[in-house]
Amino acid sequence: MEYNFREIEEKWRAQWKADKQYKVETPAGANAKPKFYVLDMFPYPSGAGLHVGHPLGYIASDIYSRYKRLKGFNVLHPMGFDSFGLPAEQYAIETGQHPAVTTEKNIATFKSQLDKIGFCYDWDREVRTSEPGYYKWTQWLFLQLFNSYFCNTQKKARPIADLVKKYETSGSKNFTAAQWNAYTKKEQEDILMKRRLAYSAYGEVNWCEALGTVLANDEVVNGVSERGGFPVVKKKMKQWYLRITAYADRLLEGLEKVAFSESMKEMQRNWIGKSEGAEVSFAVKDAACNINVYTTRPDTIFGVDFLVLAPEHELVQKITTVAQKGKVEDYLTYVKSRSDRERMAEVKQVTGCFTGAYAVHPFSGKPIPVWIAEYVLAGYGTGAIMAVPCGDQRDYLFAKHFNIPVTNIIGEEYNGSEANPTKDAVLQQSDFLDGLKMKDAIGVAINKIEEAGIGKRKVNFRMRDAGFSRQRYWGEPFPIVWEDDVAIALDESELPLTLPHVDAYGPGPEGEGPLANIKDWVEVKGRLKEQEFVDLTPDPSPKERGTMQPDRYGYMNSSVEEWKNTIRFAKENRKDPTLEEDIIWQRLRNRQVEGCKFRRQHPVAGYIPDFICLEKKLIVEVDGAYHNAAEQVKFDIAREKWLAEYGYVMVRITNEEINNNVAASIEKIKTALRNQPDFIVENELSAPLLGRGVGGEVKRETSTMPGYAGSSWYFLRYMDPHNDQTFCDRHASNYWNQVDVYVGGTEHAVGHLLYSRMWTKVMYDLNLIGFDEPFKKLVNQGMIQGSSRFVYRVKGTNTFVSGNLKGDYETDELHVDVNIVDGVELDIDSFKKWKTEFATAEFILENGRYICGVETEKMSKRYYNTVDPVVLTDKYGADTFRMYEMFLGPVEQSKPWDTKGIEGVHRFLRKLWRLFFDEMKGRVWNTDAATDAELKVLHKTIKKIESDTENFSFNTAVSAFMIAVNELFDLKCHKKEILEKVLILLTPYAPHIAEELWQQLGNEGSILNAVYPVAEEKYLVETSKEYPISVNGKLRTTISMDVNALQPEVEQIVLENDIIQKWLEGKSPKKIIFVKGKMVNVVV
RNA sequence: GCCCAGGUGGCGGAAUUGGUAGACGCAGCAGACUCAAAAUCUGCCAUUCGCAAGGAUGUGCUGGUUCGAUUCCAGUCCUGGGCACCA
Repeated sequence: MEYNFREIEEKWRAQWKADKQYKVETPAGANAKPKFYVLDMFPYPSGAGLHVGHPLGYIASDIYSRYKRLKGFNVLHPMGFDSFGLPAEQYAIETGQHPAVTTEKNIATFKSQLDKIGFCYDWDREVRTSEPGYYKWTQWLFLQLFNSYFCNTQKKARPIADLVKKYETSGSKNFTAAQWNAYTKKEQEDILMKRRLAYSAYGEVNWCEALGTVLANDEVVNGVSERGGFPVVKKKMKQWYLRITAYADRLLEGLEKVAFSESMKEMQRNWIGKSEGAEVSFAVKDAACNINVYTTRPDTIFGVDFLVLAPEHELVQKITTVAQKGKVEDYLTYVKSRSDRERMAEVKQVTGCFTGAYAVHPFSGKPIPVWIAEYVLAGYGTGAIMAVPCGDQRDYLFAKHFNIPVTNIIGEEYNGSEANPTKDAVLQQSDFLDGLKMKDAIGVAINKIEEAGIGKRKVNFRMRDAGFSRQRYWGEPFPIVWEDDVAIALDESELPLTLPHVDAYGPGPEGEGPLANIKDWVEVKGRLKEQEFVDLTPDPSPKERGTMQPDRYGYMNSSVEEWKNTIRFAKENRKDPTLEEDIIWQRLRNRQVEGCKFRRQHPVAGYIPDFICLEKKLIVEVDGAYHNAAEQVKFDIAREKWLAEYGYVMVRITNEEINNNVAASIEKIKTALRNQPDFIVENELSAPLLGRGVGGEVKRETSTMPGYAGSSWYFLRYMDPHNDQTFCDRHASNYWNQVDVYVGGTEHAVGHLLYSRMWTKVMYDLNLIGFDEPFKKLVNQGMIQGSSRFVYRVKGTNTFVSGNLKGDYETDELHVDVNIVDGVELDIDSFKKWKTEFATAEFILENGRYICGVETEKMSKRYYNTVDPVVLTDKYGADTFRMYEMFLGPVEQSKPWDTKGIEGVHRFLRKLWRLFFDEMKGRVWNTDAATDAELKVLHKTIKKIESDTENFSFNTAVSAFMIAVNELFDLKCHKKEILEKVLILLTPYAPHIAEELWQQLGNEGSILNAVYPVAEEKYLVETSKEYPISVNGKLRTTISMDVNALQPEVEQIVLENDIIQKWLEGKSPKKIIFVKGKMVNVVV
């Protein structure tokens, strides 16, 4: 019986699927199994599909998940897609294909590739950020951020309504309650906007006039656009931001309680960049203004030789002298053309411009020139610095470049040719700080500054608020409308605000996103004018309304209050359907009829119909007996007429009809649907926006959210992926709680990880979830690099010379597809077929073979060095592939891919198979009792595999499996008692072969649910130890001694040894170092 | 420029807290089985001197600490990842 991996793997994958082995349930009761949540970083489904680099982390997390399952945990290990993003949109711009279409296709490819590797995902829990059912909740969470502020006393997020209440009753530092109440709506909103956690403000973007669009940093190369090479300038534009800076301190503190690598924490700390220092005010000579600078080194205040403002600083225009005006303008134009990336890359080039103005030193009164320079950024600190050239290298270079005299305040510590940033020097020429060590002077200086009233102690953060809008199409639309420049949130009931269809993906007229081009969408439709209000106040439903005021529950609404009531009714109705309504709903939901989407109790045009299909403008009403009452008939007629004005058709079905014949009722709906034309743009038809805001023009926000919107909270959605009542049920989030192990690359160290940590903290503050750190432990995964192969074409010919002979010719180096190279040997036939130009190629061989050149590069299609995992799973099977990926090296390290080595792992699995079955003899396994030697091998292996798996040291675990199989082979051990335990250990790594052999051994039930074996120390006891013996630290021999031997005994044995005698050359040892169980070193 | 990580045979890598450097696998070489191939098995395989026994050198480089350093410290070079020139 052979190891037929193709048959085995296919069989078990089908079986596991049929048995729903990967189905994950959230237990309802309290006596549930302990949970374990393993998550991979959200993949973006790129068009190129998976290459062997991608699954590295997925395999690692899959092994860990399966291991935890064997250890008795209820494991959640989901997968889904971060499916909004720029590449799909770029592709749409190039090809005209809708991103939704290409994304769908890409995901299908990804999933089919993933499935061949045998992951234990519960695909029923898959989420995709670009689906309305998902982004409804991204929008909803955005609204929570929008409707919250950071309370500085409680250090947490609170509803903005609380702040409003406070302003209304007791005002604030800047205004009284009376003043607040007298402000216009717009004035109030402007004040609130400065506190909201999601807020809108002006920010600078990379603007490319020629393309009429905003560009990302990496689309700008050398100050021009990557596409087309057009000039790019800075432009102010209204943007959305998340107030992540409010959480800076808590993000820092939170690092203490998570298991991230120290380097990862360090990166986050550096990014947040908390610094303590002082803000100092410098008066400007001949101008009625002050320049505030932020400094971490107030001790150097007497070494200030000039001030530097960021070119964008608001005082620049005010203080520039007439004489310098021209130069400053020129410099500002230059700075505007510089991208952030460029400013970063070219540090050696010093640029700047004198403003002509002088500031006054607050202590010495000395005049200090004020410059502007691009090395000072507007967004950090106060956007102005005091330059101390003798202590700061950048300031020093600036001073030298512009010939500004340098004041030395640290005496001999400054050598005149470079700055010395020490804190240990003793200060000189520093007035009241003279003679103090700089470190100690910091506090003294701050106190003096505060005393003199010229500044104050200040904590600063390097981190800035996170830009949250993109002038793009393929992202979540903001649930925001603008009314006279005031941002108004949509109501929860209006979510999701779906992304409308567009025909072109070009930018809007002012560089806004493509959505700005859809006039019908931007200009919100259906807004009712006052004269259209109709006064009909019938009872909305036959049900009791309890505490509601009878005069307020009209179907027709005109005020915010009444609108909210409508929404409330709708929700209530939805929760509590009549029997007949429910029968119909079960037949209509999920597009069962004519593929049309129905909603129930969904407000439209001021009413709450029982069921509505927006795309067909069809309403279905289920009528109870009360509809026969004269009053009600009058109302029904009026309502029908009103809705008809909006193009709605109504189908009425009585309870009786439904109870007699459901099918006939559905048929009635079907017929009505067929008679209606399609109305495609759903948003236009959804509930009208009624009388909110300030009463002006209403326009939708046209930018969309960035990639990290959907990925900041996705780990919660997996816990409860289909819930349409809330983003994640509290019971589910309480049970699954934090992600226990999060696997992903370091490239997300500061972006995604900080954002999702912030969102989690906000959700925690608002009591939406019960924990404030999303990821308990982080495992970083390295990248797999490509190993490129080259062929050498003799210049001007179609002849290729083998790698080692290329020195004799003048050649061109060409990338060749690694898939047609075996190791380094080119498959010449495949090469000829690869490209038509090579069909007639000639070859100069060495020893009859063509040897390719090798280089390690990024794995990318353009280098022809990508390897499709499916090619390998087809050839060797998923089990081999999984183990080989792990065998390559530590997960967290980057390493080049080399397909060649996979043979070794495949051989190992075949060898394992031969412990059970022989090609000739058939079954060789038996039920004999195991020997001590065999038990030792087994228990040594259990111990090693368990600890390696716990530590994510999968490469050494694979080695340990190989060693175990080799040793069992040497022992000729074919015993079930031993082998079945090894199979359980192997299950996380190679589940298919483990399951097959498990069944062959006659075991009941799937091995996926087996119990992990326990290593017993009694089998591992050693009696003797081969000690290495060194003389003067150099190994000279080894001697086998009893493990319990003590120093005197050991010394005697060692000194009697011939080899050691020889090396002692008759001298007596000075000292003998003996470490029990380790080594012996004789010092002469 | 700043932050983080990593440099060990021909290759991927191993080495518990400082204690036998090179486990395991690939590639290579030699051999067994075979008409042959595949598959499988056995042996060798850091460099260097030596017939051998054995010796010397060796974990990017230069130093240091230590009886002993791939491991700890200082400096330096190179490679990869990230970035918002962060005062």
